[in-house]
Amino acid sequence: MNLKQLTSLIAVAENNFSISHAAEQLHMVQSAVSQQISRLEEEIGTQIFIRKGKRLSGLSPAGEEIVHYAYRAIANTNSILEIGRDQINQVEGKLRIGATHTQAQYILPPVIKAFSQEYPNIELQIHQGSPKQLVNKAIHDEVDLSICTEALGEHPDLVSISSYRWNRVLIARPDHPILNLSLITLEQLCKHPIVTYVYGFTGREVFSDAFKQALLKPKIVLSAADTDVIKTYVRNGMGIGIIASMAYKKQHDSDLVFRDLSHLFPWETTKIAYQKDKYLRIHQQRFIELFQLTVSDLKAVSKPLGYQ
Amino acid sequence: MNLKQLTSLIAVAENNFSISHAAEQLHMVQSAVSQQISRLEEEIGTQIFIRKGKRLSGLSPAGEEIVHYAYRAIANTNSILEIGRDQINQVEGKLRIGATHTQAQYILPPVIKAFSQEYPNIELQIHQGSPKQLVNKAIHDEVDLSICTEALGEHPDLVSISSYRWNRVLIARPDHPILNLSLITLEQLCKHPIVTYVYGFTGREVFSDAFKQALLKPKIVLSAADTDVIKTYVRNGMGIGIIASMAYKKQHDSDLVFRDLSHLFPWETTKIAYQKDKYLRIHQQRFIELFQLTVSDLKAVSKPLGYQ
DNA sequence: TCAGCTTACGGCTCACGTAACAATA
DNA sequence: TATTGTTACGTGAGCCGTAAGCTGA
Repeated sequence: MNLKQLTSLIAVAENNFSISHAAEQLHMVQSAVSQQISRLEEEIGTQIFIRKGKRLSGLSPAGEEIVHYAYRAIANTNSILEIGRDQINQVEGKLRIGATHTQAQYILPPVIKAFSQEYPNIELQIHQGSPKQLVNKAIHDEVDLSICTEALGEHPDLVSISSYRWNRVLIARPDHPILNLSLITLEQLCKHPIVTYVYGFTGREVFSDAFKQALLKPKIVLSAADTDVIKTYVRNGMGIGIIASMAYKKQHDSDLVFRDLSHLFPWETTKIAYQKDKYLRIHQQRFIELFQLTVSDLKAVSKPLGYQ
Repeated sequence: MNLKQLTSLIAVAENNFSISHAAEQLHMVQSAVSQQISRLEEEIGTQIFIRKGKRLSGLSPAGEEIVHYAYRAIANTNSILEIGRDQINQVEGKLRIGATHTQAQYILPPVIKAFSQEYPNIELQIHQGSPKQLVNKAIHDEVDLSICTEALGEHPDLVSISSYRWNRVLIARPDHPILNLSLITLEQLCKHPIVTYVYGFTGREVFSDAFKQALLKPKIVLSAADTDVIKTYVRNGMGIGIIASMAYKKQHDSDLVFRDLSHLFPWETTKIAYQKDKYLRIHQQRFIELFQLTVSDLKAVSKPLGYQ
């Protein structure tokens, strides 16, 4: 067995079981990839792929497991190369961050600024996606770090670090009647049309569960992955908005009034995660440090946590 | 980079940094291994080994980390091969168990018997060692599974499964005065010479801590790694013995009297552990099952636990 | 008939082994 | 001087690419 066989295997698995596409991605010809797969299957003594005629159509049960170990083997060899790069050159390289829109827009800017001042020659990439996509990106080494609230921390192939806690705030136009209440309750919230996040993003599951447990049904008139979209529709009078506390920015959102809702919903924890077999280069470790330092300044609306 | 370079690296690291010995182990000539290392260091761009003149004398700091990832990469590729073997042949193979003397002598026999009836063609090996050695054997894939009470469960590169709980019993010659007591206390134990386990084995640390916390100092006249040695010296009248409960066997130890001491010491948990990146073949998984089933029959003296 | 995988074959790279050399205890 | 590691070089295995063959949609 050798590493090229494993990278070929992964490429084919990632390209819908198309050897041609995998070959293209690897800058090789079809036949070479085909041979790698054949040799690998011959050595292992089992079919990794399910074939319909000559065409590949999926992974066999054993193949699924094999791909898993192949990913990890490759991750480990990549780690070795990264160690080398860390020794030679401590200031060049790249940093690929996976983040949801909320993180990228409301949390990352000061971190990124501090980081790029410290490492001006490091190429920074922000990859956006849903929490589930971010987990996959981290596992498949499409990003170095993923930052979000959901889905991380559960996957066995990721190391996750708790970063900061947050809860929700209500935003509304200044003339909205709900702002006259001295105490906002879940029942009160149900009386108004609500704009908030879609399922899968920024604590939506926990949000909806809180109503369900109280046997209430909120009127969600619109949901979006993106806090900015929510704000826009609140401004347009579609209803009240319920967003993550860190997404309300006084200087830009002064036309909207906010109210803390942390007495109504469980606290959420945002985490940073990376692949278990991954060696983090010095600047990547430093980014995590800077992130933790920066979010610890958000005390007003959230509590920072230490490493798990 | 390729896998042969990594196996060469590991072989050199495991052979006291001797390229010649590593080459011998790998059935290659010195120069070939030397070249592998050179090429690897060239690609990584760093010295992995510390050299005194031409001779290798140790690992550089980066080298230490590299070796760690190399082990894991190799473990993952081995796992892939094992998956293949599982597919082809479900009844042949081998099973290498690491265990302390106590486990091998008092717990394993019925498990081994059941296992070898089920898989008569599987070669069974029992590797004995201290808990620390067993951890290393598991990490370096010298055994498939390690079974003991100490040291497992802490190491980040091992998966550990809790198996059964046990405590200690006192053994003494029938004429020993301590047997006249209705309740044995730590103070009473301190009045007599004691024979028990050495540090590092079978709960000795926890045993000694119990006395220390009570500000007592037991008279340990002899300590051994091996319950049989302890019994021999108790029989010879050197003192009372304090051993693990599962090591007292009525049929063979009828010349000694035992007393339960579980009111005096914390309970211990024996665990099974294996390397994280290791794929366990079907028969190896089955061995764990058989082990768990067998120890759950030890209820009289211990409580079985589920998977962690 | 086309898209996609496999097989056959030639060329080239690269790794192993032999052997000479260098250096350390 | 014996042991151990490096360097030089020839040979052979193995991998890539070209090209032809095969197979199902």
